[in-house]
Amino acid sequence: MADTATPTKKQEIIAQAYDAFYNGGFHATGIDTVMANSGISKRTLYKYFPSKEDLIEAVLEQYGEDTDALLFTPALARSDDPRAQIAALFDVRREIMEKTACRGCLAMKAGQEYIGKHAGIAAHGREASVYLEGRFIELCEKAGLANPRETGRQIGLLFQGAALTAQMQQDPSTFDVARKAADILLAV
Amino acid sequence: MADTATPTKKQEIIAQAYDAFYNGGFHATGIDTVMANSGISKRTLYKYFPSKEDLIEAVLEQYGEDTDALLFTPALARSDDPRAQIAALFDVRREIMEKTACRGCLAMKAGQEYIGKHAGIAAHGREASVYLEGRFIELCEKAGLANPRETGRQIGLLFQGAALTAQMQQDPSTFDVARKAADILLAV
DNA sequence: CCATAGGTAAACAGATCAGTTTACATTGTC
DNA sequence: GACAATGTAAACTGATCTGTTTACCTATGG
Repeated sequence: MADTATPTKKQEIIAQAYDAFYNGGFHATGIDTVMANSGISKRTLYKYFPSKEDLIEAVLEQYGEDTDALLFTPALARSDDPRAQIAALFDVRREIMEKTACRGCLAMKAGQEYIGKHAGIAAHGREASVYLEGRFIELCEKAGLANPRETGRQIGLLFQGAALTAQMQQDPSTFDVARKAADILLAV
Repeated sequence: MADTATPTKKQEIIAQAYDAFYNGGFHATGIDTVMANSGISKRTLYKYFPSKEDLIEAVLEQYGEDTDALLFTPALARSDDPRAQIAALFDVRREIMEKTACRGCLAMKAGQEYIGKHAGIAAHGREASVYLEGRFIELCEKAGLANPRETGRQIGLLFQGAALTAQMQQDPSTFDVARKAADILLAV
């Protein structure tokens, strides 16, 4: 009846694979590991996803939706002022890291692992990067900046650098440092 | 006689592994691939490096030295002014990308792949991140900035974000965007 | 000329990988 | 109760992985 009430088997598989790949990496995590203690048999998995790469792409699409739901939507809801919304993106990103541990951006991790190997997966990394910049550019436009395209890209670089560095150094305060830099760029 | 004249077999192995891991990733690249068309037998390889992880650590140490020789040394040589040196780091990084193709930071790539799996390798990623920030902080101190520690970290985030984004989007001009942002942060 | 050191080449072991197949259990429907 | 759909469980294939071992080659030095 309801069509989003109970999770589809397909969604269940994606959710399990999501965690497994996030924690273990893509190449390093086998299909067997994805299924371990998850109540999903290999036959069912391959029914929905003909190959590991297909599964990875589905996971990355889910990740994109999650990023909207967990990062952009809550951050933009915190204020109506685009400058404050930009700052909120750094804050929410920090909170996500503090809640869900060390992990960086899954799509870019995938992009790095599959660059030159699997076009579809690598494209997800590129698109995630472009999408993030686009959101910042959009906010810079709303803020009425002189050069929203450049400033938006710059803030995007800060954000991506912060996500990577925070993960490497296991230090969520990195996002605060980045937010202050974004404030300076917005003030010019 | 000379002790750096002819490359040691050990150095030869590292150089071959360096390229193989850079192009293929760590988990995805097998020992067999490292040796393919390289004139190095498996027996010799395992004589010098008892495990793949040992080899990876040696490669990362070499990568650190290369980064000094190919990035920091030439960039710092371009000027005596610390602000200009910071700008030069972005320029040289762009030139490196244009010369040697798409590749991002090997140490952080390794850190991402081995986080929670191999402490020694993961530590190289963390150290590379900290080292980079340290170099920028040092230059910010020389430039007489009010808060060199914070500004140095911020510029480090820009640099790391630019390296990742430039790789993802295959766009070397990303480093120019980052350099302009660094200029703004330095002018405050 | 021979011994030793250091190398290549390649077979091999055991684990694990992606993906297929066979067999069986469960469930809802007619 | 029969049937079809959907699932689990697990054996299996063939490739590939890390790492070991056996056998042979080649240079150098006494």
